[in-house]
Amino acid sequence: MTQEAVSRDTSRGVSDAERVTSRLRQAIVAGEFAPRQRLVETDLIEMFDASRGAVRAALAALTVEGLVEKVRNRGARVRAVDLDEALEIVEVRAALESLCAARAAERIDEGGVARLRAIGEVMREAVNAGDGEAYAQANRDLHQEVMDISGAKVAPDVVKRLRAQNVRYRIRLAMQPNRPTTSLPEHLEIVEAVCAKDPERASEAMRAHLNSVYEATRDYFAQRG
Amino acid sequence: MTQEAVSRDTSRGVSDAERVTSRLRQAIVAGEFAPRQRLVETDLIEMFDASRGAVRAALAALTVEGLVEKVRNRGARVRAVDLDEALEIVEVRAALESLCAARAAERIDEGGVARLRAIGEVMREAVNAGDGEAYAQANRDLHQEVMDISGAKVAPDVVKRLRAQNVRYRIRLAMQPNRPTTSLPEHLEIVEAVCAKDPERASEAMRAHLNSVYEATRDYFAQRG
DNA sequence: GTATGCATTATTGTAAACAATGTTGTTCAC
DNA sequence: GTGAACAACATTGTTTACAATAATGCATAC
Repeated sequence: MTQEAVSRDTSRGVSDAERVTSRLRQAIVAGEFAPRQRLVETDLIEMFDASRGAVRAALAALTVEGLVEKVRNRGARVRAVDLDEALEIVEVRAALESLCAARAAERIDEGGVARLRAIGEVMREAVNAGDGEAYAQANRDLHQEVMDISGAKVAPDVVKRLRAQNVRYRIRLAMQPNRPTTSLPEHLEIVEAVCAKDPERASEAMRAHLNSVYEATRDYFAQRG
Repeated sequence: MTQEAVSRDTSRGVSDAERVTSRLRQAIVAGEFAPRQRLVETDLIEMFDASRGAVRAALAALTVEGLVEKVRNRGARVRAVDLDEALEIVEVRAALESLCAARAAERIDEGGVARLRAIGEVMREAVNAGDGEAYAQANRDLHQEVMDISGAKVAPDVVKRLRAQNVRYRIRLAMQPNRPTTSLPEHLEIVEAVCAKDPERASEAMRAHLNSVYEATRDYFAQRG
């Protein structure tokens, strides 16, 4: 095991537990495990070639993060987020990301302006080309870049954790063919407002965008679940 | 161990790991462990009469919660929150609790009005009697009750975790002798705004109160650390 | 007197065995 | 044929022992 470990990706200075936590988190967020799917320790041991201790530590960590739920003596499973909670998450994101957008508008420098405008350009092109995957990636980049520029730590951390929790709703929403018709102008307004160094406008643009996400999520999933 | 466990407080249906997590969290928040104090597993095993596995699970959970930090092969210690982060936490609380206050104003019923007004009364009396401890408790009760009435889950969870992280700043701030002169009217306005079922006013009252907490925290700790 | 290398110790990381619990399937009585 | 008791199995919870790592103190060379 020790020799084998040396040959593994990130075994340098990273414990097995952290490695398993990271990979399991990624697998859940990527949708490789369905909601409510059981996470049997033995299976995970084989899957990640790790010890039981590492697997248990990972499950404990992801339970605190809200990605996994455990029932005593019955094991762990992928936590299913229902529509009500998904909508609450969007509300919280609206409150926190609008705050970060305002801070970003106050602090942005030339490099930040260039990066944001570049993301905006990628979005335009992705929509023109009908490339949903590229648009989704640029969407992630935009939200992340705004939070990076804000210089904050606490709010982005919270947002990151919450985004992981309802990744499923976001993905399925983003797959809607004409969703960009609504969201592209909102995204571009966020870019312009932050680059204009107008905190009030930036905050409002971000809030408006996430309100739109809220409504689209609610309307789309109301029946279908 | 098994026989002994039966005689323990909450051993019914609660794993050792959960018990240790809960008690260690409480001890840290209560200030029984100083910031940056080392948390040696052996010591915690004796202190809580638990297995090493339980102690390790507890440390892992509290690390994710942000109360503990771990360094590989060097152990765990109580995480120290610096002033910048404490102020960020107050900002995030302002964003989330004002949201909850608005929701509470929309949803409150007669029972909620009675409970909020009762807390307001306790606050008035505590200030009159100069009872700082009673006032601090009522403060906690008020913020909690507003979040309970809001019916939300996500935002209150986040706030709870963040409040635990900078308990030290809150406590020392609350000990300021004439702090209630500023905060009591703010608290009473929150009560009245929520009871008046005015979401906009409630949101603004909560935001104003936490802005005041922000400024008081910044000014008081700016030099002293 | 200081610095460097080595041995010792303290502490955490990992693995494996054991115990307790819940689940499932089967048998037997009615 | 149905329901209850029971037994076999699967899975997690707990404990113990062992390995790896970093900190500490000491001896020795310069």
